Amino acid sequence: MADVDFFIPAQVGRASEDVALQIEAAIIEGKIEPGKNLPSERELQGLFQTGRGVIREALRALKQKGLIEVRKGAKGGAFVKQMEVANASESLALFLKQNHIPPGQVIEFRESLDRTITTLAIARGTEAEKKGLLRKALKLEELLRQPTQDPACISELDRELNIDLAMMTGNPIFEWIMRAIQLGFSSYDYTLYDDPEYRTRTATNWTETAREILRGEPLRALGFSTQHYALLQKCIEEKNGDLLTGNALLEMEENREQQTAE
Amino acid sequence: MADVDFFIPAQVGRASEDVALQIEAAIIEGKIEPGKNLPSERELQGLFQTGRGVIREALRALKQKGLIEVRKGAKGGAFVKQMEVANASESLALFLKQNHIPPGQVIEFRESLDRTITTLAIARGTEAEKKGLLRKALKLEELLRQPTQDPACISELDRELNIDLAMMTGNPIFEWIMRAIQLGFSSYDYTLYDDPEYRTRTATNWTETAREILRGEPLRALGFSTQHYALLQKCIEEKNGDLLTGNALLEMEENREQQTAE
DNA sequence: GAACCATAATGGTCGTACCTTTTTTCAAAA
DNA sequence: TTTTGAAAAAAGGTACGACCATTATGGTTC
Repeated sequence: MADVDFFIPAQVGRASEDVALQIEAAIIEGKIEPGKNLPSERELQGLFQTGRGVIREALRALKQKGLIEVRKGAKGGAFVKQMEVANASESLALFLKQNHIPPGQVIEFRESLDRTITTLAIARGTEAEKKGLLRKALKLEELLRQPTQDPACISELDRELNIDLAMMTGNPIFEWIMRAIQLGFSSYDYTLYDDPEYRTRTATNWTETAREILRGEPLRALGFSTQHYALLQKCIEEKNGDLLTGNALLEMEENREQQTAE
Repeated sequence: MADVDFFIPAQVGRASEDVALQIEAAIIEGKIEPGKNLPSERELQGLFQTGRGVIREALRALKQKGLIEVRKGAKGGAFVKQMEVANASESLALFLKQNHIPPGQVIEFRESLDRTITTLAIARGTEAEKKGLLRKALKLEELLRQPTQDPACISELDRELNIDLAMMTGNPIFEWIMRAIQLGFSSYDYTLYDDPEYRTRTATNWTETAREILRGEPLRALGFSTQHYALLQKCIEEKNGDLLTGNALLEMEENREQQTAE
């Protein structure tokens, strides 16, 4: 167990938040390393001079945040977890769901992100990485030619391609964001891969993109990427036809004019 | 209070998670509308056939997720909240914080993000929003001319400008990520604002950018934005001079050649 | 009508007892 | 000596009951 001596008694009225903040700060600042565990609930109770319920509530909040993992039994306790991007994704997904964010906006974001990533990947990716990307793209096409098509496997490969590309930027932030968006978006796009046309065109687009990346042609690569997203956008619109019909577009335009006139 | 009759007693062993899941499901499915409140803790205790501590732990987790808000006193209780983007950002920010990233990479990401956001903001922001942006930028310059400069206040205004710009894209995902980045890496910025040159040039860059946005000149706006980030990059490099000296650059280049040769 | 106080509703805290799960220990059996 | 298995210990999970703090409401008094 980690030796701790930097916790101070909590104020009443919001004790559990106080406790949670102190522990969180300790974790963020690295005073407790990932893998180590906090003192037991009963010990923390003593350290914070408070009831055990307060401690438990605080730990629950931290667990929810993904900062700790709680195991029971002897040698159990609260273990500091190396945070995974999945937590952030879950939170994003929840937000997207509750606020009814249309898929089109998610796609828009993905496209913009992808353009930057592609450019950087061309500039910084090693020859080996670029070849690997092309190989994986070809494998995707290969998979699609087979009679038994497993949609889960295909979409997984698509995801991997995106991640690989993001990693080639050499900047982990792109990878994380890509992961977060994919996880958050996954609730939407399962159905997409049911469409055979979408599947095949996605694959060919990937190989074309990978080829241009290998050749070091940013503009051509971006062109294929753009095509891909345009297709994605179109498929989504067809699925829920309520979006962006001609009339809706005109209405939006009128609203804009009104706003501008103010 | 919302009438509920769809909660079933919780299983032991992980009762609080069970409870949290049931309540979360009820909220997501819209069985309880935003603004309404859940039954009181003591009533839920009865509905779920469990102890009050279990209920409280479950509510803590939901509160942490941003799904509910808890008010005390008479007519208090757990109120269903419309989830805000800020909440989702916090989660990503936490992740970014735990994985410390060199400032240069953060800046690179921010710059790429900013370019997209600026382009979209010009296309979609209303006239009023654009004027508001310019006003706020001018206010920032104004603040800097005063003798008593409050760094906290200034960096806060800078943050607001970034958020405002992100909101003008009309796509909440940009706002999500902008907030997350700012929360996650705010620690870097604080020290930057100590440098008077950086402060003033940041402000003038903002007004120039805002002006070009208002005039609808994407390329010119992006130009100022680029300048800003170049300055930022330079300041950071000066602070920790270990980055990108001439020799380091040459070394990197040699490494690249080695890798490519493999 | 305004200020004030009593009351009730509700979340927040504390303490204790007991249950369940997991690890460790240690002694009996093979 | 090794294996096995029961008991003990450590830790989280649950239940209950009491009390505190905060807030809204309604009645009382001036």
